This record gives sequence, structure tokens and C-alpha cells, in this order.
Amino acid sequence: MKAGREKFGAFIRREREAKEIGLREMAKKIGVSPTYLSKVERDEFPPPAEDKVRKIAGIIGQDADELLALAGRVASELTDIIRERPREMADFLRAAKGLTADDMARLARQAQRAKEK
Amino acid sequence: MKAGREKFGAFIRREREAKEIGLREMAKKIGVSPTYLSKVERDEFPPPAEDKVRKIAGIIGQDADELLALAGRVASELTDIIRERPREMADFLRAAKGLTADDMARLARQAQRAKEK
DNA sequence: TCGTCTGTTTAGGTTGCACTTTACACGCGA
DNA sequence: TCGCGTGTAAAGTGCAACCTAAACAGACGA
Repeated sequence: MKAGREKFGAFIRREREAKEIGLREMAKKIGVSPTYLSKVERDEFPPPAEDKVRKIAGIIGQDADELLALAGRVASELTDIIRERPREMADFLRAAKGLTADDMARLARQAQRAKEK
Repeated sequence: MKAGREKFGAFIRREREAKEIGLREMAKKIGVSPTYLSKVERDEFPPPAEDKVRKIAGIIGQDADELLALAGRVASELTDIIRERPREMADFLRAAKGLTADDMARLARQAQRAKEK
């Protein structure tokens, strides 16, 4: 499911419990202490660093970009792409702000086609 | 002019001197200490925070997004836009990676048109 | 040669992020 | 009631980002 306005911590706790994974087990897989994960899951600490969020996404079976967004982050891979063409990318993003998912998907396909050419 | 592989500090120093602005004067306009600006301009310190970079861009007459990129950053305004539609934006950016400026400009225009509709 | 520019050196400092360690309290099955 | 597994509370660590104040050195004009 999607995560409307839910906080990062609450969301991953729900998903973790749904998958019947223990907190310690998950903490170990992510590579953090159980204590820390506990606080994160209760939104007492902010979401962890990008690589940890990615691991969490893998474990609970969520899209990494989506979970990163919920964590208030953007994949560094994406900001790297923007930095290669700052002006054009900035123009595009400002123009694309507020577009529907469908419109965006269409633009992504066009970009793909432009590259294949 | 554009800033091929030049470092952030060296670049803004050149532009500042070209505009015949003193280091102290510029520091004051930006809102930092002259000491700090001196170090930044010699790339002894990393580029300052986003708002400072924006002010510098205004003073030396450069595109803010371009200068932010040179500073190794992306405008937080843009990452906000991405976070509103993480999956689609991520797909788009990965597809758009490596496209020419022309191709990007065309996509930006299409986005603009999609929004006006 | 004094005052006043220029930028620079030295030597910090604060704040916040991203975590850890240690200890604890509860429930539950054997 | 032992001990094990669950999650939690309190405190502290390490480090990088972002920045400062004070003092100084060289050039230049009065």
C-alpha cells in the first residue's frame, strides 16, 4: 500500500510487523542497533541515512524511491543526474511540478525514446 | 561564462574580482565573515549553505541552479518537487540521464504544455 | 610613517546528524 | 521462577557542516 501522510517510522513498523520480523532481527539486517531502530520506528529519531533506508525498503518490499521520499530524502543518484545539467533539469522540474502521474510517465517514456535515438 | 571543471571557490573569486567587489564587501552582502569567504574562495573550506550560494549567484550574476551544482548541491526546492512524485520523477530522471541540453529543453517545454492544459 | 585599504593566518567554536552502549521492564512458555 | 525474547529509556560518542574573532602582513596614498 501507499503511505499517504503517515510518518516514516510508523509506516516501517507496520510493515515490519506485517512481515513478522522482530525489531532486533531487522536492526541486524540493516546494520543498526535495535535501540536506534526502536526510536526511529516511533518517530522519536529522524529516518536514518540513505543506505539504511534502502535496506529497509528491500526488507519490507517497498519501492526505494518512495520510501526515501517518505524519509524526506532523494536518492543521491538522482541529484547527481541533476547536477550534470542543472539549468535544464531545474527548468524541467519546475515545469513538471504538480503534473499527474500519467503525465510524468508519458514524459519519462519520451525521455527514454530520445535517448535510444 | 560557464565553469567547466573549475572549483567553486576559484570560480567565484574570479567573478568577484571581475566585478571589482572587495572580499569584505561581498562577505557582508552574503552575511558571512570575511575570513570564511576567504577560505571558501581558495577552496580551503567547502562551499557554504544553499542560501549563501544563492546570494553569491545574485551578486556575481550567475544562474543559481548552475552555481549550486558547482557547489555540489541541488536546490531544496527541486528535491521537494521530486518528493511529491518519487517514483515517476525517479523514472524520468534515470531515463533523462545523459540527454543533451536540447533534448532536455524540449522535454521541459512539453511538461509546460501538459500543465497548461 | 601613519593610517587605511587589501586579503590571509591561526585558532578556534557551535550545531546537528547519525548513530551506540548499557541497562531495564515486561510477557510467556518450560 | 527461571530465563528468554520482546521492545524501550537514558545518556553519550564521533564527526562533518558551517561558521567566527582576533590578529597580522603587504600595498598605497596623504
